[in-house]
Amino acid sequence: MRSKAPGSARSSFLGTRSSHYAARLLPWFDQHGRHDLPWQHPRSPYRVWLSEIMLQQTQVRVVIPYFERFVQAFPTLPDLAAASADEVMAQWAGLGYYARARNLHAAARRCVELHGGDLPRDFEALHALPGIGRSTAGAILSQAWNDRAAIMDGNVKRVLARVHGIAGWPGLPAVEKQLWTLAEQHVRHVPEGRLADYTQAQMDFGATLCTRANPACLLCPISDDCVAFRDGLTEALPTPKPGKPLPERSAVMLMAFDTQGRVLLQRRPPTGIWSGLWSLPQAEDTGAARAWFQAHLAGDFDAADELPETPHTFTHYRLHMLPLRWRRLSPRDAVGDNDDLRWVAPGELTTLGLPAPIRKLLDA
DNA sequence: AAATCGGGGCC
DNA sequence: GGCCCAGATTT
Repeated sequence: MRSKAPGSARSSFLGTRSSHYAARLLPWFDQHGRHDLPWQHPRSPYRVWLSEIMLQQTQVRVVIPYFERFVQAFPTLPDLAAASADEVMAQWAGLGYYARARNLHAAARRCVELHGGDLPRDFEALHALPGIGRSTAGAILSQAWNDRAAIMDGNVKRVLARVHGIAGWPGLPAVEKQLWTLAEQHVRHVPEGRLADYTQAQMDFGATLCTRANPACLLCPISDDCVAFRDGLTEALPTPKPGKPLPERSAVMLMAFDTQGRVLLQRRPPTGIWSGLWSLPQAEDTGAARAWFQAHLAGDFDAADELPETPHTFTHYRLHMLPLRWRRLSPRDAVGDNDDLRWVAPGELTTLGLPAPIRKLLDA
């Protein structure tokens, strides 16, 4: 709980949180942010736009040399519009995501056509240009003109999810909507004239301090207002994408004991799961289990005890083991111990290195 | 091998 | 507006 200066105005929880977000981020940015990026000097709508497009899905370090060469080749938006598609692609070659370059070029031509050769200073008009979505439009407005507009890139999503303790995968529309609402609230509290810095501050903060792995919470200017930090959820937020459900497989495990209480084990094939280890004989289904039983054992398959189904999760699938148990069996005459099949006494099990889930089945 | 990421496209 | 994809990098 922060102390409040005597006589200071009471503010709502949200108001407190919102004003503090920008009010703490900006001093941090002044001291630790990036102030020497090529598109900041000189700062122009065209250069800001170009940098934002290049920075989509591409790191600053990679973008810088491409940006320098690109603005040298096409110093102004009309220069870009006048260039051929081949000339543009030649400058873009190596940056990847070439649809960005095609959209950039098309947007430049549309700006010449519709906006007198300039980027429009209007959210809807910007948003209507190819390659400019809601976030990029906000980034351009705030950085080029210090207009009050929010952004929402991967950094901002992560920071807001942590600061506000927003659970749920940010790819979910409902979660993203929530994050946008928070971003729009925060941006209202940014001092006039500092919107460009605020936008850059969020990106720098997410990229250098509030990183996905190992965030530097001890250096963080807002950790004492951060829900994730308070609750120890920094590593858990933002909620990762839900993994696809594991494929489900099942197998019948044959637990055959002989008259001396030894169990019949089979060596696993040299490839696949548990390769080379000793394990219970295993069949895909009851039919295959019956066939295997009749080929290798003397006795009544249908006299088996059905033990409880036991699940085991591997990295890439879940196996439901259906154990069938027989006692006092003997092998068919032709089947004795060999390299791949042997009767094993209980005391011997520890030395064999059984897979842990098989060990559990036998212990149960 | 799987997650990530802004925008576009589709309904 | 919700949902999914393309394309390339990162972990």
